[in-house]
Amino acid sequence: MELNDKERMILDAAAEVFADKGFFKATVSEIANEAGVAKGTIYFYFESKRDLFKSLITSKTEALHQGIRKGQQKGESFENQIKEIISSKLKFFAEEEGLAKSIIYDYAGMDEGFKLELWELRNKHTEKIAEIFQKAIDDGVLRNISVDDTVTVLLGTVHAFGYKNYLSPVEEDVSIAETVDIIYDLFMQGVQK
Amino acid sequence: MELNDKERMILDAAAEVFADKGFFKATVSEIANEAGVAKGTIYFYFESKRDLFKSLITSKTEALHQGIRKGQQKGESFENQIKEIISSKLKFFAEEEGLAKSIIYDYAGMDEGFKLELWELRNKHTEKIAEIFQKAIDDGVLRNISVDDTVTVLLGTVHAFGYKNYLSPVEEDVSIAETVDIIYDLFMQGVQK
Amino acid sequence: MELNDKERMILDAAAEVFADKGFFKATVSEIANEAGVAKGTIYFYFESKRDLFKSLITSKTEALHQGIRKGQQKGESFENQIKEIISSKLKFFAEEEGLAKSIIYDYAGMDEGFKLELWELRNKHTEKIAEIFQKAIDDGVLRNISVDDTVTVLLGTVHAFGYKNYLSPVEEDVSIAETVDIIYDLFMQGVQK
Amino acid sequence: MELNDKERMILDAAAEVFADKGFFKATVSEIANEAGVAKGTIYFYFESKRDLFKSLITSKTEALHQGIRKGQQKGESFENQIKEIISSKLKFFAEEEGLAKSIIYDYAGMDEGFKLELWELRNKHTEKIAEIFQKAIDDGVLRNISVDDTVTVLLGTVHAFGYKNYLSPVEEDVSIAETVDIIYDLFMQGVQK
DNA sequence: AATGAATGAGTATTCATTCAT
DNA sequence: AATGAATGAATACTCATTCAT
Repeated sequence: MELNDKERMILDAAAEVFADKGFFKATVSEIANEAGVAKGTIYFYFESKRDLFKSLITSKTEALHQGIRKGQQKGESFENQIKEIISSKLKFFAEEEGLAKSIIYDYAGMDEGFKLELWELRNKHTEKIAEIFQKAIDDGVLRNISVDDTVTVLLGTVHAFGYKNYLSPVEEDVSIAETVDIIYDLFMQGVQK
Repeated sequence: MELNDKERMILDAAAEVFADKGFFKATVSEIANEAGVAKGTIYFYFESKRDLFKSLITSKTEALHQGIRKGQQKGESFENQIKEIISSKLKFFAEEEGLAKSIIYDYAGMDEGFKLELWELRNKHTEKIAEIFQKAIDDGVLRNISVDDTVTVLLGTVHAFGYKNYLSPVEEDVSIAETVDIIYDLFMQGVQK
Repeated sequence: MELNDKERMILDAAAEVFADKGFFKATVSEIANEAGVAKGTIYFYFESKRDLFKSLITSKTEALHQGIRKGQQKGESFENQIKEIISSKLKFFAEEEGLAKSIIYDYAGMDEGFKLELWELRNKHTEKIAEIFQKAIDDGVLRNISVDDTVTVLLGTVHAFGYKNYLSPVEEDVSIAETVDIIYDLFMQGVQK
Repeated sequence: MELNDKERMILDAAAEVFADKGFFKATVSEIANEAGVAKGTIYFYFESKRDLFKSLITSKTEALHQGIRKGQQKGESFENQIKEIISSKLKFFAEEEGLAKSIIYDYAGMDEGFKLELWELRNKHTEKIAEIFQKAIDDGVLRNISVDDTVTVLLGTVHAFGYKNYLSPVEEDVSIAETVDIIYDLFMQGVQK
């Protein structure tokens, strides 16, 4: 997955345009313009508009997941690891707002094969998170719940906060650190007295 | 919001086609075909493809929210009320799979005005849920957490399970009742020992 | 050519809409709206949109020509007769500006048969004018020129002034009486010293 | 206003089709066919059907006006200059019959901005003609009439003859040279004995 | 006589993709 | 490697006209 300069320029331009317009309303012409190359050049490096979008999503998603995995390998405390995960994902929402939208919303237009690829990409890091949980259960930090469901709860919650704070049509502007603490608390303690 | 027969037929057809193809890949011709009317008839009842989509989403979302509100007015126990909410939303995911996708994914292509409408529609029922939580806090059933954040956690969690079980590219086929219990437990207790 | 009330209402509405939009951009719906009748009603009285336009033009053109013929039968002086003709036509331009435009410009869209009808209508009154000229030649008032060409010059000149003063994209607002005198003078004397 | 080959081909095809059908009944497809290019190619060179029409009219009108201006710069006699002007315009009617119709009739459908452009184009050469008249007045060749009105009379007369001889639904086939003499005589002498 | 819901042929325009240079 | 002119399939939308009521 080595990218040369031209590819990088095109991908950066694509990120901007897709983020702004979404997959279907973005045009290859505009991406080419933005990248400062001719339309044909895009087709030299990418098979199609869809392929370009895929490459973009894959690269961004990988970056996101990489960020998430960071905390996991450092032998940090459970709390720090989970907070790092929450934080990475919220940051992604906050920093790449438009692109996050584009990934979320235009996903529908993609073919099954690509969806599966993304699903597997997602699985790879949910499994990592699951491992963290499993270890916490074994260590007696967490009660004996399904690690799989636990991952779902955590990511769902983070997603909901990310959406609410950074993607909703109404601005909310809440600090990430604050949100991390709120999520962590609710996630750990539940809501019951 | 009285709908006559023709409008109902068109809206049903639209639900099917939008669910299958998403907003951008659905064509007005196909919807007309599916509805058994001429293309022009669609434009007699709806201003545009977008207007048709909006009407569809609005009607479906209202139905969903109505379902959610049901449990709230019956003076049921807190547990039953929450479980009813979780259940309604999961049912919507399960039963209207394609449409749920379409609503989620094509949302991006909509104009700000429409997004705001939907957002307000959403707020109306999150407020209802918030009231349930507030009462539970007052009754000493829940600890003293932000009701707003609590709604976010609950809906995020339900969404994540709904997505994972009913919208993901990999079939999971988990029963709704079971999922409701899992969500309720994790939501209430958290994951900590 | 007896017109009942409904036909009159429709024709009046058509005059307004065609004047405003021109034949091609006017819609039958708008005419029906303007007339306060249902679309179908128009088709009860007129065969088609084109037929409606034809009827309108015919009626307006007849009115115009009638006005022109007036002066001719009164045994008035040559000067008064000619000035009456010039005046009638200028008045039509001034008073029915939009309609005059519509008649002039949308003429192209009409079929040959209708054009011939209009041409003959036009001929009927050019012949009347020609008779006036012929008499003036016989009386020694005009020099011995082709009456046919003379009609062409007169109508062309009037048309040019009418267009310039009342239909051009730039407002000119010159009084009709004044214009009549200018035209009559130039027409009679020519420009040579 | 440099036109490359493709643009020239498209414009020629457009001239033919617009002349034949008029603006509203002409289709872009037919123009593309006639030009031997794909529909998309037209949109590569022209923004829209309307833009194509504008470009066509502008180019043809400029050609017409150029012809008219010819005689003016040669230091010819007054008579020759005027006859050249009459002749150019009649030739345009005779040679570009359909296009002249299209310009005249579809003018109504154009937007105000474009009408003004054409009006100014027209003014540019009426001013030239006015100068010729002014000089003739100063030289004592013409009597002291309004040069502006004189231009109107001349162009109106030429237009009426052009229309009658070359655009009317009835063929007249009169030679241009002959018509020029008739117009010049009537224009100069008037009709009065 | 009058209505207005229903029709569907007709058309401008867009844009991903190709390919000769 | 890079260009950008050329392509043409694809599609939303309009509106004159019909006809059952």
